[in-house]
Amino acid sequence: MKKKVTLSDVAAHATTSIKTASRVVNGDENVTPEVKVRVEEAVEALGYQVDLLARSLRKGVDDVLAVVVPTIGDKFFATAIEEIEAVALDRDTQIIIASNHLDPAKEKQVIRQLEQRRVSGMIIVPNVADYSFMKTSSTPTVFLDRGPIGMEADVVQVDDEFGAQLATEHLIAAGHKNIAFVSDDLKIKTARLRIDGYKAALAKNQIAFNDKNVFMGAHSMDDAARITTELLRNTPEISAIFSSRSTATMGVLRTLHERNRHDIAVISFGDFEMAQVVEPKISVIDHSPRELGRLAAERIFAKIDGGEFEPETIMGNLSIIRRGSGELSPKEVRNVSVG
Amino acid sequence: MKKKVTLSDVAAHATTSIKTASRVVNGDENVTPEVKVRVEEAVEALGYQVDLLARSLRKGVDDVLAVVVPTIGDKFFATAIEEIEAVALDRDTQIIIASNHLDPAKEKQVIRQLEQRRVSGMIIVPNVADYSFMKTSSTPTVFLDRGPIGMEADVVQVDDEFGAQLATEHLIAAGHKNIAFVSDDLKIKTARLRIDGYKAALAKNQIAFNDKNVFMGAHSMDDAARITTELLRNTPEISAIFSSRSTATMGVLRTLHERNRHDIAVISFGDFEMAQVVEPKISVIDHSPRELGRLAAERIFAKIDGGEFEPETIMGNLSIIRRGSGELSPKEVRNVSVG
DNA sequence: AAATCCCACGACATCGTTGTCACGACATCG
DNA sequence: CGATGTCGTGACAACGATGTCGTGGGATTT
Repeated sequence: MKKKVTLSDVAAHATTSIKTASRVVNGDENVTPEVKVRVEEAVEALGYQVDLLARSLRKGVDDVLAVVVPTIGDKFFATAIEEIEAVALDRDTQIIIASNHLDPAKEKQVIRQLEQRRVSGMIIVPNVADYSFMKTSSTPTVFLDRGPIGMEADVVQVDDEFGAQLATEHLIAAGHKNIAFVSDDLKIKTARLRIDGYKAALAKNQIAFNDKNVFMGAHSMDDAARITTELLRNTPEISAIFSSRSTATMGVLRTLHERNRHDIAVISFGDFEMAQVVEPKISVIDHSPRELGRLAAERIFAKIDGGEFEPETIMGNLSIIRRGSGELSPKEVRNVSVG
Repeated sequence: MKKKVTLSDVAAHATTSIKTASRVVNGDENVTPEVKVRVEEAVEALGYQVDLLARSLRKGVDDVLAVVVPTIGDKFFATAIEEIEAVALDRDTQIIIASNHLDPAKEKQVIRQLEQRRVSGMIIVPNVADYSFMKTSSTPTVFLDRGPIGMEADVVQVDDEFGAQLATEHLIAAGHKNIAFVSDDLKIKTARLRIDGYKAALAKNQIAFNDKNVFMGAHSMDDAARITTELLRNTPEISAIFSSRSTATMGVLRTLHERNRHDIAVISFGDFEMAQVVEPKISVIDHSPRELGRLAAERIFAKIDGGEFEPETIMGNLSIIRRGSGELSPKEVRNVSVG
């Protein structure tokens, strides 16, 4: 275990002062070339590396961006993070990623800890927690995918309600009337907005909303698969499923596939990698995690660089990708599968 | 922008010394209950939060675990990270995730920066870089999924060569002789070991290795899809594909599906979520990212806690999940698809 | 009752860096 | 030629926390 090399060592080796060594290391121009060379040689000889902790303490902030997500195993968040990291890379800023473990208490604790670390900014995908405790926070923050409960803030998201309406209408247009809504948890804002869109589409088409067609709890692919099994058993009149999250969609498809229920139309809020490979191909509401990640990253860096903004909601693009699902009427679908 | 509340403020508010305030905050028992209460009230009243930067500077290490991966978009790594984080959570340790962006220069820089941050440990999925520069590092490190080039170190991985041999023999047993090998980059150790296993299986079955059956460059799903297109065009005699990474497998399947080439058998090194949903179902060599992540996390924390170990290679479990792919002989498969 | 010990507490130094300021040397200006 | 400005440099304090060590008073020991 070698001892730590400090600026003081470098200064001694270069027979100059700590401060001057610091100047050289930080590229200060006001240093005699000769001295500069001596310091650089010393740095090289001793293998000096700046201590980022000390620097950050002195500076008052740590040059690091924190990203808090429910789980990085979800491809959507993982991709958003990739994009955030790409933006951060251009500024040589590292990223701390923390997950809130779907636990409001943990979530609060995690965010507190990041503040204590004096991260220069945070991008947060809020879970169910009440965020009013962050009102007094002095750390620049941008929320991603959905807004926080309990405070005004910058949010980068898509128009969930509109997207959900689009999806539902796509199924209705194909003649479906008994459409299941599958999602994770109505405590999560995104889920609430999407069910609102679903209801709006039904209402617009004079279809009565039926509580029995709503299936919550699809947090993971496995959850969704289980829920779909129940759905098939308990609500046989359903002819189409609107899955409001891509992770859930994969579970839905697994069950439908296992049971050979290719007569059920599916549309997904959120694209996923294998969407083009499964049969029947399914249509999706596409919202790019890359775009959202980029927008959030740009916003947060603008704030870090001192921009003062009013809290604002930034909407990402959203479109429907028609791949065929639900474009047959329920009857036709049934015929196809029976024939 | 509120001013930062420090221990000094707390001490003043509680009319005691900074040091005593520190004791209370850190749960030191040797404090009069009365004083303790006063300090706790002050903490509450002022909303004091420890400054982790200052603490870490003083302590000499930052209580944070760093994880370096090629990309978190890859489900395999994302899942491993999830598990690492779960272990870290039990110790209230946060994790920093950095990706090396598939760039050896960046990778070195990223690792340097993490050292400068005095992270308490690192778990690294090495890319192609030469790691000899880390020999002198004093940060505890464990490598994941594959070992580094240029130094001895702790590695948590699976027996890639054996797994690849298993996969290839599975296809051979079904009668395939012209088996393509699809992977990312032979500079990456995992890829080398897997092609070795592939060759070993061929040799064992007196099948000549053919360079033309090796297809590299499948870094992403899109890459793999493109490569598969070329493969179908240029090497029509191939009847089966061994995809050595699950990300690549998804691309392979996309192309096969688009072209309706259900006559080609596929086996994948690495399971993936939709494996049970695609038709025909494909068999996989399963190695659990969770298991590897857990083993690596446990190892790194043992080292952080002061354990001195000889560099060791820890092998995770590996098994073949037969889902049907390649279990028909090439001729039978052809019949099925034609009929 | 004297000697010893323990304990609560605080002053101070320290971690490694950078901001502030002052100082001396030399250049520039009127 | 004296006054002012610029520049390289270094001493020192500060960021906010904790480790070390000393102090004084009460409890314990003999």
